[in-house]
Amino acid sequence: MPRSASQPRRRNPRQSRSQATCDAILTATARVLVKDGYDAASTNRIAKEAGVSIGSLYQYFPSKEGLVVAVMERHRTQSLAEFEAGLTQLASQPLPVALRALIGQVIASKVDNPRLHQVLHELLPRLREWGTVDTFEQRLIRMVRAFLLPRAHDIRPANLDMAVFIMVHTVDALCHAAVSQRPDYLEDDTFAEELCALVLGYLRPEATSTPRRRGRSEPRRLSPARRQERAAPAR
Amino acid sequence: MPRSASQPRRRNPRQSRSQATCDAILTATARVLVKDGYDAASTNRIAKEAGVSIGSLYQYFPSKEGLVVAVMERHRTQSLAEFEAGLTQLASQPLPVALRALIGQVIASKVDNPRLHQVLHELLPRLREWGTVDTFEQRLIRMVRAFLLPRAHDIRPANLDMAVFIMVHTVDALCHAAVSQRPDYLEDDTFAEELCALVLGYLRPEATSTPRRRGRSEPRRLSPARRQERAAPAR
DNA sequence: TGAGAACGTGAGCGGTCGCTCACATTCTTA
DNA sequence: TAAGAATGTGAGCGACCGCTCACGTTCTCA
Repeated sequence: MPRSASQPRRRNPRQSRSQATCDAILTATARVLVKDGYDAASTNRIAKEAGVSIGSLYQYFPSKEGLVVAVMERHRTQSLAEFEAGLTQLASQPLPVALRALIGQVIASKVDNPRLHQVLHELLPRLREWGTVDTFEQRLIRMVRAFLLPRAHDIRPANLDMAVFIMVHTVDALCHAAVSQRPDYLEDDTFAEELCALVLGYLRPEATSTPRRRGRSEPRRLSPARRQERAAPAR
Repeated sequence: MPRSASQPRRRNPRQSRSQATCDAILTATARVLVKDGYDAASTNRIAKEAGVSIGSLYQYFPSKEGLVVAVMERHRTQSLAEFEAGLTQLASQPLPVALRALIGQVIASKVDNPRLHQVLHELLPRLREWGTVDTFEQRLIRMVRAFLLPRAHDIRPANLDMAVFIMVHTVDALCHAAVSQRPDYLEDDTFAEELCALVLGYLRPEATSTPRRRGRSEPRRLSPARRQERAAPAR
């Protein structure tokens, strides 16, 4: 049984020399993961690719799992920061405009090095098995929730938490599906437009053929007072 | 290097005794996968769980990969058959009714043994790595496409293939996300309703605030004549 | 400048895993 | 009922993998 991935480092690099070693190991790991996948990526192979000895690798990373977790964290931190930047920048825009820009941004972030995104995405379930709680996804969900909260009265879904869950997973999953099965879609503006239509159509209050007036029935629409009740706990 | 998973069986069972052995191995594999995951599921362990010797296992399955592929095929064949039955039965229903029923059916299929669905779903990328083309997904996509084709003029998306890709992956991914992260959603009718709203909102022609008349702009709507042009090849 | 801390090295240990093969047992069939 | 086909057995092989540890090398700083 390999040791837990939870303690992130075995020894902190103090000199710049060792910091460079750490970086080399991390980027080499990403490179080997991209080239061979997780199973074929042995730690000896990663060390060789990084140009360091296997011993050095285990000076800074507690296990193969810990190493992969570190790569994941570096990658997700960066992605999340980019996303947050986009989100705050677009906060005052109308929803369709902001959404279109955000989806374009998400797709663009995968277009550069799609294979790494793919490998890391497919590694996520294993991270969960290793007990690494996915803080990043929680932060992402909180960010989207905060973005949507001021607009809560203009959108259809009564349960905001569920709506955010659905939106985040929809966009993420479709981007990943495109990366691994239809790379051509990533370059196709139609795909981004359709993703946008999907999410907007989900948020848009129901349109009935009778214009403006309330249609035949909107049984699932709740008053603001009841909204809180239905909402799931913050988790 | 393990041998390829493509040749499905090493030897065909001729007597009922060996057929029972095969079945025992397959169900034991599913059980061990559920209990321990793919990595910890050694072939010796599976054989022990099935109550047969490791030699017998390799009489009927060419490799660990081949064994997992067989489990996957058995499972997907059954799921696909159920889905197809629902699809043909609902073919004449109006779209919202049919869609709601289908989504309910998909969710219900995961509710029974969710962990197996989860494990197999997370194993899909590896199947692709092993060169097992996912015929089942292609068949699923063709089925949904055929279901949607007669209604193509009532729905918004111009590129039917892309729409089917988006719908199938959306529903699948959200069900899987619920299975592995929010099992409570699977029992919650609201979740099914929201999934339905998501897909219907995607297919529904755009409603603008100005009723009935064309709104400010619908630049991306194509005439039926141009539809064919934009549609992706059959793949 | 030298002592000790930080950093780097790689042979190899302990263990597991996928899989084989020589052989035993059970069934079919003429 | 006997011969041979089908089926079942499990010790163990070869390969690889994660990881350690005893030992060099380079840096820091009093």
